Amino acid sequence: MKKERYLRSIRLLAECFHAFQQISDTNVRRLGLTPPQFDIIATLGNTPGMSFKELGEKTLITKGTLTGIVDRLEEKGLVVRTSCLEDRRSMIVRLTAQGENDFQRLFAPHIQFCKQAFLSYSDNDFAALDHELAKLKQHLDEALAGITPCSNT
Amino acid sequence: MKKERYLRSIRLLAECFHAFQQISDTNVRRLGLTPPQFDIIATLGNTPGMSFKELGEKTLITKGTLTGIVDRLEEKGLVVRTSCLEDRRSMIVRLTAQGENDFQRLFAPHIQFCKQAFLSYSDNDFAALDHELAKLKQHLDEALAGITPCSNT
DNA sequence: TATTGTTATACTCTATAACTATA
DNA sequence: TATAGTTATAGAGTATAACAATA
Repeated sequence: MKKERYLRSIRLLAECFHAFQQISDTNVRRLGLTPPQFDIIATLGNTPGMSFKELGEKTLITKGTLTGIVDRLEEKGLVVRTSCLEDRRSMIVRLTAQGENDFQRLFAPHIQFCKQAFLSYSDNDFAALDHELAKLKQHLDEALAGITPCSNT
Repeated sequence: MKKERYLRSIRLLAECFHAFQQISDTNVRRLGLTPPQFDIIATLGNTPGMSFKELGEKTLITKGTLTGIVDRLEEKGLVVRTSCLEDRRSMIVRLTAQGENDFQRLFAPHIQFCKQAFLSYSDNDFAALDHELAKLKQHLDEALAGITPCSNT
C-alpha cells in the first residue's frame, strides 16, 4: 500500500488532540463526571440552554443515550429540564448555578495547561496555526457534506 | 472571564478531529467493531505485535479493560495471544491474517475521505499544515511532561 | 517485593427499537 | 403522518480493587 501524503498530517492532528483529551479526561474524572457528561456540560456552558434535539446534534449523542446522561446530571444538580412553551413536545436543558460553577472549575485546568503550551506563541504563531486549521476544517466540512446526510434518529 | 487567545485554536483543532472521528466511527461500526476495538486493531496494524502493557500505554486503555476488549477481538478471530518467552508474566497480542485484512479494509474509507478533503492541497499546503501541527505537538508534549507522571496502573 | 495480566463488581455509555405525547 | 423525548433491552467500555503467576 502506497504511503499517502496526508496520512502524516492526520496522525499529527490526532496526536495533538490526544494531548488535550488526556488532560481533559483526567480533570473531568477528578470532579466526578464522565467524559460524555462533561461533553454536555461544556456544550451547555455559556448558553441559555437548548433542546434535547439541538444538544444531540452538537454532541453527536443519540437521543436515547442523551436521556440517561441528562438524568444523571440532573440527579447531581448540574442541569435542569424545562418544558418548551412554543412546542410542548420539546424539553429545554440548561445548567444550574452549580453546573455553571463546575463548568468554570473544569475549564480552569485546561486553560492552565494550554497557557503553558502556548507560552512561547507569538501573535504571528497563533495566526499561522489558526490559518492552517481553519483551512483544514473548511475542506473537511466540504468532504463530509458530500458523504454523510447526517441524521440523529 | 477573559477570552484567552489560544482557546480559539483549541476549538479549531477539536472540530477538525471531530470530522475525522465521525467518518472513522461510522465505518468501524459498519464492520462490526466498536471504536475501542478498532483502536486496538489500528495500534497493532503493521507491527509484529506487542505486550498488553505496551498496548495499554499506546491506547490509554487500562489493563483490566484491555483484557475484555482483547477477549472479544480474539473471539472474532482478529487477534491472537501468545506467551512471551523472555518474560513469562507477559502476553503478546498480534493481528491474525483476518485482522490484518480488516485493518486494511477499515483504513480504505478513511483514506478515501482524506483524499477528497486534501484534493486541492499542494506540497506547500501540506508543509505549512504539518509545520504548525508539529510545532503544536512539541509544545503540548512539553507541557504534558510537566504535569502528568502518567501511569497505567 | 514489584510487575504482568486476569478476574470481579458496579456503573455508565451505546445502539436499537418500541412507545407516548404532541404537532 | 411526522417529530421530540422516554423507556426497554442487551451488549460493551470503564474505574477500581483484589488476585495469581512470575520476576
